[in-house]
Amino acid sequence: MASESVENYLKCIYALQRDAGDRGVTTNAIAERLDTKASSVTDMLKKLRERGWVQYKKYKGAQLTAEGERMALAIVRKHRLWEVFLVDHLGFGWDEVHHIAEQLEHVESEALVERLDDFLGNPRFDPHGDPIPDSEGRLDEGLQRFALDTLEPGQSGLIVGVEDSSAEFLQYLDSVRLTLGVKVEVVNRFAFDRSVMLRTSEGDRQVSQAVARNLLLRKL
Amino acid sequence: MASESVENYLKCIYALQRDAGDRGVTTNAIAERLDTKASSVTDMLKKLRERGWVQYKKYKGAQLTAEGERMALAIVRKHRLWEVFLVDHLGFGWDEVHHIAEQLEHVESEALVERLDDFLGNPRFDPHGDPIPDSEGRLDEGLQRFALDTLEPGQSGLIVGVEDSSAEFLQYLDSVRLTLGVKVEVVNRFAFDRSVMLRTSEGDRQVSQAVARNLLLRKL
DNA sequence: GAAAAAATTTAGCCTTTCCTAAAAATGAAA
DNA sequence: TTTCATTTTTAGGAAAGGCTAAATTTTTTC
Repeated sequence: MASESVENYLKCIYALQRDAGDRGVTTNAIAERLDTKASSVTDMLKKLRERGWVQYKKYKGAQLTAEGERMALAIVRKHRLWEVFLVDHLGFGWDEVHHIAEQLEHVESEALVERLDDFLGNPRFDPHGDPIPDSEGRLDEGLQRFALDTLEPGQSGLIVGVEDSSAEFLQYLDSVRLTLGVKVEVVNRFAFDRSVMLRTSEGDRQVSQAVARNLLLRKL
Repeated sequence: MASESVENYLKCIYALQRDAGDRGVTTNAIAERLDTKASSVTDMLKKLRERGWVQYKKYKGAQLTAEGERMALAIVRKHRLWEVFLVDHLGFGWDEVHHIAEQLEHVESEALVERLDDFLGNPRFDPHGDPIPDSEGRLDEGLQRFALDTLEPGQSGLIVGVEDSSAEFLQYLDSVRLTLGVKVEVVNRFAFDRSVMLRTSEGDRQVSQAVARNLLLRKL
């Protein structure tokens, strides 16, 4: 039905919509995330509007329609299911799977997705801790998640996800042993650079604010 | 590197090359198999020639170069491995997997293919009995295969593959229980329509010549 | 609130892949 | 071998998706 390119736009707008709040997602934000030019985005937004997948007014940004969001969620579902397959069954690292899943997510077959879901044991979260939409597109936001950045000294939490799933960041986390399922306690926060001293079962670690902002925790 | 369309052409030419013998694969044959127009094929053959993947002379048909064949085999490998995954692990029927594998075969990742191969236990044949090229593109043609059509009354063989893997044919085979691994003996061949009377462990069956031509056996 | 900066859109063009219609080459038949 | 049918190629064009450069709108800054 929708081309690969169209699917990428829908997924991109969906992802940007969280931060955009009520205002539309801007042309430039889309262009940057898809590594394309703003003028190409404008072209595509007109097409998506024609097909009823986004609301879009010149200079005012775009928002997914209900139908557009349904489609985006279907793609996100596929992406995350394939990531589970790649990590749990093929033994890839969580930092290696994004690129491959970006291709697999475009394979069109309802039956495939449902069978894959069952094969994987109907997982609720992908290897990065992101929730997997169900076949109706319902998203279990799961238990409240918050960035490590927001924790005060003395408080603790369980690592359940990442905001940024770039290979670089994930490899960094692997190397300092801050991976999904690890329990961390904030020992101290240094005011001058907002870096954080953590305690885990493996010892203490100091991480920058950038890291703390991108590491998602859940209450114990 | 190569677009999906290019990959489909290479795979198609590879498949047609068996029957074409030494003469090149004809424009029309390609057009028919890819369900496209002859003029589109001519366009593409010029591009494939430019890139060094086929030899092609006006009006004389096309043949894969060594490089072209290497690429075609890589795609065939992916296609057949995914078919094994779909049938063995997701529980699809052998008649349902072709269309999905046609999409999966275009996913680009060396690592994925090799890990999938290992995950599947390095299978040598796909669910239709076709041999799976190894990572170097080497094809184990396996033990000699021949069509049921060529068997004389009194002779027998093991079903190991099909010439035609259309869903209709595979479903027909399922319904009359003539599936991979079944042992058959030719009881009689009727001269007037070359239909064949078979004996299997489940009883006798009569099949048309069309079926006999598309059912591949191996000596017991 | 006017001017400058930034963001966005428009206009025009490119590539890929496909199409139709017309022209040319090939091969089969008389 | 000459003609006719078939196959193949050429010519010209369409749709999708992208780009650059120029124009326009919005936002920021003073």
